[in-house]
Amino acid sequence: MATKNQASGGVSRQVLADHVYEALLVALMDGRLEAGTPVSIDGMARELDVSPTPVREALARLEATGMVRRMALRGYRVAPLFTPDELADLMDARLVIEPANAFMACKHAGQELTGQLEQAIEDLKAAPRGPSFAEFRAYWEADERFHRLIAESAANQFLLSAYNALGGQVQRFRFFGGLGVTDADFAIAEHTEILKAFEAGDPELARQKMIDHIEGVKQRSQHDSEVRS
Amino acid sequence: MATKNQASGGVSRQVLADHVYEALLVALMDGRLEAGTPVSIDGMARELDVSPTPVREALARLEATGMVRRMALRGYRVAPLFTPDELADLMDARLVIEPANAFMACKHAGQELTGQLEQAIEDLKAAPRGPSFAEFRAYWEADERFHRLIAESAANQFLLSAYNALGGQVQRFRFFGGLGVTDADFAIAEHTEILKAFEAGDPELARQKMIDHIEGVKQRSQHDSEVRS
DNA sequence: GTACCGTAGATCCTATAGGAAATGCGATTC
DNA sequence: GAATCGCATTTCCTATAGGATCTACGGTAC
Repeated sequence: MATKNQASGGVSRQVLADHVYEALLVALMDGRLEAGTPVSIDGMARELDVSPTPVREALARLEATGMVRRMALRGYRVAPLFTPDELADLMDARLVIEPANAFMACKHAGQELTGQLEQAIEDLKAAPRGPSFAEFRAYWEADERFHRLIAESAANQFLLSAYNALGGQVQRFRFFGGLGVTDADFAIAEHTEILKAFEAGDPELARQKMIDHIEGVKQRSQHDSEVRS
Repeated sequence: MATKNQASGGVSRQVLADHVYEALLVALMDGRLEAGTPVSIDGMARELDVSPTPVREALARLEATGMVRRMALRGYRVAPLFTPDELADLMDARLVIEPANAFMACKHAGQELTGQLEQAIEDLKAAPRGPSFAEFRAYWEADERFHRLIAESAANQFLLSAYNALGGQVQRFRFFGGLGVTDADFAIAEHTEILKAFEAGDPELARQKMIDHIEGVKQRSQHDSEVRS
């Protein structure tokens, strides 16, 4: 496996646990680690050519994201995929948090933010839409960036933590990874509406447009769930 | 199968990292570990008479709660106390999440839940109100239980995760730990209002009463902040 | 044929040891 | 008197080894 020692700064010494964490995350996102698969500490250590200790630390951190689950004395397993009901619950939770984020972010919004949001939308338009993980990843990254920019611009560390706690954002990636992009045109249009509200400096409108967007995602994801099953 | 050496009853082998985690949590809550204090892995291992490995794992988990912070290659430190502004942000975040929890929980509410909520209020009334940690802890426990019951009864794992992400609930304990209980009478009255809404089966009212409660907590906490400073 | 038991393998958990980096302190030099 | 260099100590990070536990498989008895 190609070594990524080129991290800037010339810091020769890096924390191995961080590399392991990244490697596991990529493996989870790429679907190499399927839902329910046990993640052996020793086995992963052999595979990544490190000792079990950093693997243990990386898994302890991953557990907080919900990507893996730990059973005492029985090791770790990849968390199961979402059921359609859980997906609906995730959208309900997003409906609680993200409109509030949009409202607050809009109050602090400036040129810089709207520019970055616009860039995220452009990237969304440019992203390929095929079903392969590599293709989907670019799309997902632009989508995630749009929402994260808003969450961060709300300037409230606790709301940001709450947003991050919806680790399902990543799970969602896994869910649709094999399905491809099905709602790109809708998402682009809805994101644009949100951006307009930001440019107009209308927090209440931004909140409403975010609600509209997530409601749309919810409905479309439920439809996709039926297709999948 | 006579042998049930697996879970609860078995004293045989508990995971050491869990004990370390608990010990650190108690030390943080009791104020033995003050804000900003570095938490040495080796030192803590010596103090608890274990090897550094389980300490490392416990700290990795604690980091996700926000109680400690990790700086790569420089170890862990106890997270700083909240400033009044941060406390206000925490209350704003609670205002986003907890009213929604109350609304949803009320829709599923039954005899069992209202009984447990009532018990939590009774415990709140009975709790001592002195400034010592031991006294305050009982009060805090009953208060936290009330809110957590509602969060869990919302029956949405993502909203529960978001609630948990406001680890500030614990930080809040630390903040007021040295100050004692100043708003017990208000809190009891407001909790009772919420309970009434649950008993009436009125989700919208429950939402509103939760808003009122947290708004009250926010105002009173800001007043306390001024006293402290 | 079914159920129970013992052994073997794999895995997890903990402890100890060693290498590397950062911090603190003191001596030297300008 | 102030800044810089060098050394020693502390601390963190990783690797390896050993003890304990759980699972799987095969054999035996009913």
